[in-house]
Amino acid sequence: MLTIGKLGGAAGVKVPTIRYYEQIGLLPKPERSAGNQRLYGSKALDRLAFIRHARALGFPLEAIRDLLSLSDDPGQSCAAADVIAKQQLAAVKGRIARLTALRSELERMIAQCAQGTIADCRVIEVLGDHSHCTQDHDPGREGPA
Amino acid sequence: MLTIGKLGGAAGVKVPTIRYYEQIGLLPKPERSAGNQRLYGSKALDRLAFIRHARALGFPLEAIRDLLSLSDDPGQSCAAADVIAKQQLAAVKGRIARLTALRSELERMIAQCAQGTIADCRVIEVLGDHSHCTQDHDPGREGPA
DNA sequence: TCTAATCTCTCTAGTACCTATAGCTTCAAG
DNA sequence: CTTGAAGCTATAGGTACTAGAGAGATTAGA
Repeated sequence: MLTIGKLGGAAGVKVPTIRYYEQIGLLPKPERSAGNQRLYGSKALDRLAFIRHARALGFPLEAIRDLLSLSDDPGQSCAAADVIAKQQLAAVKGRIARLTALRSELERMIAQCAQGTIADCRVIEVLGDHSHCTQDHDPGREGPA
Repeated sequence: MLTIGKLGGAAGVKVPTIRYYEQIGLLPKPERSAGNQRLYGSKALDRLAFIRHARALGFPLEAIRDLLSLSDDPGQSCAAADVIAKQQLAAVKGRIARLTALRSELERMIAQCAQGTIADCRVIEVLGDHSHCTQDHDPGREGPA
């Protein structure tokens, strides 16, 4: 049996994150020791590793919740899992496309900077006037850096 | 003078977002009409357009705050703005690299799916076992889809 | 002029996915 | 037996908004 710290170490997930996953119902409530500490078996480790890997591939927690319930049901068709994975792939492709457009716009902007004063700074000017841009690098939220 | 709705329409920013920007001090508090409604001039429109454009290029609000205070000070050196833009470019490049790795991993995973049952589903299996992966598509938070 | 539709106001809470803090208890090693 | 690490709960914070409630303001048309 693993304590939460060992489990986290084995799966590469931080301890508060494990407690968070339990809180939102992604991990089942584990046994407790006499002193009220969580104790995990190897099934919990598998499940957590699955979650971590899916997160590393960018799947949102809700998609992971669905994938987990599919994997709990081995007789079911694979199609649903396939759909989720394809949605994720599409999301990733979309983000790459947007970021690539941003990258070229930023590169253009920076290349034009003559290192003078703000008054004739291209960076500031380009930001202030969208018509300087070649592309419609517009919509869609970008995640944090 | 523009009402908040007109301003939002002109700049392409939603009304609650404008109020939010005011709340966090990114936009100055505007005049009010007799009926307590916000009234904006063209300077506010410029500033809001600047913010929107910088957001579209993925700059975080804190970076935009810095860029705005630079642009309020036209005699200053352009170097600081250049640094901020280069940081943003580096962040964008990093995200593209990570997403590109994710994309190939997802493509590989999906290509292997034989559309059988969950029991032999490659998607589920690959997620459950990182050793199936070629790359270390690991770290770094990804933003929402 | 009245009314109905639209806009605006403030305030609070919720989204995604954790991370950090505070103040406490339990456990393992020396 | 003591000390320090690891565990516990609960709450708040971060990013950049978005949604909703309930009330007041403004405008267009009849």
